Amino acid sequence: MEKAVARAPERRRGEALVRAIHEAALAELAEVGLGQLSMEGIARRASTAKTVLYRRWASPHELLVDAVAQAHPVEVPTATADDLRTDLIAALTVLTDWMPTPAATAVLAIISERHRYPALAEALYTEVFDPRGGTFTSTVLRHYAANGGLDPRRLTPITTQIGEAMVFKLSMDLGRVPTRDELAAIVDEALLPALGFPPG
Amino acid sequence: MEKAVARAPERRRGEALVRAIHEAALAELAEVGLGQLSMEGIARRASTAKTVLYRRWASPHELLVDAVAQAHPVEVPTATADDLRTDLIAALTVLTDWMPTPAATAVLAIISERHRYPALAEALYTEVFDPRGGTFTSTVLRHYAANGGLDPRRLTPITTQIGEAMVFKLSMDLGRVPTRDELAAIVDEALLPALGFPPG
DNA sequence: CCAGTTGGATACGGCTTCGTAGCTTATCGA
DNA sequence: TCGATAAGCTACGAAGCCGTATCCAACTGG
Repeated sequence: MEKAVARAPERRRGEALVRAIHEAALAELAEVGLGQLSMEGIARRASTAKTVLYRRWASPHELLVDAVAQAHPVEVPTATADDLRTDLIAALTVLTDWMPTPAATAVLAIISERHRYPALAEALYTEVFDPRGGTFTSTVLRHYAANGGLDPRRLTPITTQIGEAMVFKLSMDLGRVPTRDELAAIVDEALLPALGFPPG
Repeated sequence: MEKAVARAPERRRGEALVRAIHEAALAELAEVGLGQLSMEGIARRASTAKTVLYRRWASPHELLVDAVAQAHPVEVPTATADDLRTDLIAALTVLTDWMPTPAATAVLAIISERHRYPALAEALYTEVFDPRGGTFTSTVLRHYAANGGLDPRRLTPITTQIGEAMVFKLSMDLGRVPTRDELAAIVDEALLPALGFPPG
C-alpha cells in the first residue's frame, strides 16, 4: 500500500498553535514588509488555515501587535564592569544583539512606517512597551551619574541617544549591524566626548 | 446640447508628461509605501493610462529610480559664517529642509527597505548618487579642517556621521523633523564635543 | 469511550493588480 | 494641411487576497 509520504497529523492546539502563528507573523513581516503583510501569507507560513487566524484576530495588524507583545523581552543592560567605557560598549552590544531578532525587525518596521500606519505604531506603544525613555545606554548612564562616575548635567535627551543613533545610522549605511570595533569607536569618538571625556 | 462638464483635452506629451508621472510616482510612494507601489496606482495618480507607463518603464521600481534621479538635487551646504557652530547648524538645517521633500522620502524609504529590495537600493546608488561619503555636515567639517579651524584627526567615519545620525534618530523618536533648537542642541551637546570642543 | 471543541481543508464571490491588446483621437512637425 | 506619433480609453484573462461558510477529522476532557 505505502500510504506514502509521512503524514504527521500531530495537530497543534491552543498556545502551541498561537506561538507558531506569532512566529510566522514576524517572519512574514521580515520577508514581505508591513505593506504586504496578509492573513493569507501568515496562514501559509504557519501551515494553518486562514479560518484559524480569523477566529482569533480581526486583521494582520492586530495579530502583529500580539506577536510582538509575546516575543521574548529585550535583555536589559547592566552596569557591571565598574568602567564606563566597557559598560557602554556592552550596552550597545545588547542593542546590536537584539536588532537582528524577528521581534526587533518588526518593531523597527512598524516605527519606520508610523506615518503610514499610525494606529499600529500607537498600539505598539500602548500595548507593548514605551521605549521613548530609551533603554540601552541610558541605563548605564543613569547608573554612573548616580554613583559619581559621571557629571549628571551631561545626561540630556541628546547625549542619552547618541549611542543608539550611531548604531542605527551605521546599520543603515552599511546594511549590517556594527562590529564590536565599530561600537568601540562610537563610544570613544562620539559618546564619551559628549559626556565630558575629551577625545584623543 | 450641452456637451457638459468642461472637457479639457489638453493632452500632455513628452517631457511634461514624464515629469507629471515622476511626481506621481514619488507621491504614490510616500502615501502607500514601497511594498504597495504599483503601475496602476501611479497611473491613477498621474491621471494617465497604464499603457503609457509600460511604454517607458518595465516596472514601478524602474520608474521610481528614474523619478528620484530627475528630482531636484539636494542643496549643498557651504561654510560661510566663519563660525563652526553656526555652519554646522546650517548644514543640519539643509538636511532637515530636504527630508520632507518627496525625493528624500523616496530615498529614505528605499534605503530602509534595502534588505527587501536590494536591486532597487543598488540602482539608487549606481544610477543616482553615491551618498556613502556623506554630504551635509562633512562638507563643513572638511572646510574647517582644511583651514585650521579644526583638528583634522577629529574627522573620522564616526564623527562625520553624528549630526546626521542624531537628526534621523530624533525624527524617528518624535515622528517629526527636529526644530532649530533641537539642531542647536545636537551641535552643542554631541557634535562639538566629539570634535574636541568640550561641553559645558 | 464518547461528545464537544477546535484545527484544518476547500470553496466561494468580490475586489485589485498584473501585463497586453485594440482602438480612437489629440498634437506635432514636415 | 495632412500624415505620423503617441496619449488616452476600454477590455481582457490570470493571479492574489479578502472575509466567510461548510464540512471533516483530530484531539480533549469528562
